[in-house]
Amino acid sequence: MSSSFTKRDFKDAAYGQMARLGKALASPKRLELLELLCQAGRSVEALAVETGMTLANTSQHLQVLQTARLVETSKNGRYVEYRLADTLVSNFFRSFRLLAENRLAEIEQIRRRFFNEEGELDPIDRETLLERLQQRKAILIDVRPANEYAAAHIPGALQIPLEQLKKRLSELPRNKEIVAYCRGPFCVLAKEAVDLLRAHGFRAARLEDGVPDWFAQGFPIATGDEPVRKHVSRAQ
Amino acid sequence: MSSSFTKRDFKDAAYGQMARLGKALASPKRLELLELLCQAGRSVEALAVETGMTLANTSQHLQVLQTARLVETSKNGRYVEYRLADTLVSNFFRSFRLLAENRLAEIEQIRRRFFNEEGELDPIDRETLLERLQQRKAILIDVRPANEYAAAHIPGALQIPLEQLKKRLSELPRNKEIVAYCRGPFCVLAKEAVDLLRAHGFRAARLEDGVPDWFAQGFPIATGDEPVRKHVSRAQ
DNA sequence: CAAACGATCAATTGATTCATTGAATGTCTT
DNA sequence: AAGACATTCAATGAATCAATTGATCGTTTG
Repeated sequence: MSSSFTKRDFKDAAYGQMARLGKALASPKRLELLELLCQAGRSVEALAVETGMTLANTSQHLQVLQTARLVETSKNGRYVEYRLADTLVSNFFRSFRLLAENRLAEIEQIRRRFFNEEGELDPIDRETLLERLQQRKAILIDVRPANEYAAAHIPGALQIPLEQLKKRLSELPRNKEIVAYCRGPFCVLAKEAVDLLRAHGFRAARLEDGVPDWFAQGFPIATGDEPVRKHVSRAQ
Repeated sequence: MSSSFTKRDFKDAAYGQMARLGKALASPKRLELLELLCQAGRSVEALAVETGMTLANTSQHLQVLQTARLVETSKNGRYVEYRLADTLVSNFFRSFRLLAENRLAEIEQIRRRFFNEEGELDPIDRETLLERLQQRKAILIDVRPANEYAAAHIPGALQIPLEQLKKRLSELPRNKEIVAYCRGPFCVLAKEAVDLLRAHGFRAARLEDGVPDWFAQGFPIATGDEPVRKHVSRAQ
């Protein structure tokens, strides 16, 4: 009765372990880090820049995620690359986000506030996109940084990181709708791309899916640096 | 530039909302409460007794879950019944548990420590169970409290709450294997049932699935108070 | 109406977590 | 070997969280 492993001990221990994961998910910044790592692994500094945190703070948050076994590291020279510990984590993170979107109406409000502020229309849905792509009425561009495209992208998507978009507008057809996607519904790259494209007279729309969403819906994904040439935009 | 809703504001707000859910999942006791509510709604007092917490503490944890919109309440007389806000929450909780089991090896150790301590063998798996049930070599009993059985149970399962098991041993056949299930892998009711049955000379095994697991695998579930009579055990 | 009871609230304690700072570690370059 | 650089560590104070206690609210029942 004294030192035995009781029912209560067992439950406390089991749920205590589960709570380790919960604690890792209890900070906005850690969630932002996780979402970035769902796109591609990267260095602490890159993550710090993306999230607007100091290096030390980023490092500590990453260590919390690592302690919860959600991410793992490898050392490349003097860089430490953090990446997801398992693709299971990416799937889980997606269902976590979906639960949040479903249960917390505030998220929809926040999104509306940001995306509709400047006249951004509703995003295009998967089915409409596929249809228009097949009819060659639209082309799809991936506006994330190059390394994320290399890690995984939607097959057939043209790679134009947002930072290059302005210079490469001539590569895009004016007689088609340009659909931009980025990391997912909380990422602003596609919105900025659409704003830029519209400002230059293109018809443009945003796809809310990120690569993990696309993949989770059963669609294929591609990897590697698909070399981008002029004719690729025609091949779309 | 001063009072506008920037990219950073948007991300902080969006991930901040997601973190509300994470925070709700960051406490062992709240996870235990959630798991109980995945079985059936119930009063604050019932939850306090099950989790071994004081009433006030239980109430506060439940309010945290409610603030995160994971559970909701209704008032019945002087009782307040808490229940899951959506079946989505149950599905999510299951994938959360699966992620924890998959990523945290400590959980498997804890489980082994508790279940193997007294010579408990490995649990029986779904497929084997279905096979034996069909061959009439086994019967399945649900050893959870009656209200949880009423809320949802595996079709064909005989309802024998653990507390009644000892008195109702005569209802069980000695020429078949008795398979007991309860709330899931972190629940100890089935283990205790199996221990009791074996102590009385029955062949008994534990099914690790709970009703939510069973349902998530695509199997049907039944509800209501299936009246249990002697002949039901033959009909199994 | 008064007593009993379920649940919540308010206030307190101690423990944990957060972001920041500056120092320390380890690795690459020259 | 020296310097530059990416990352981590350690220490600090502010903020948040967890559990307890006793009071309070609302409903039911005698």
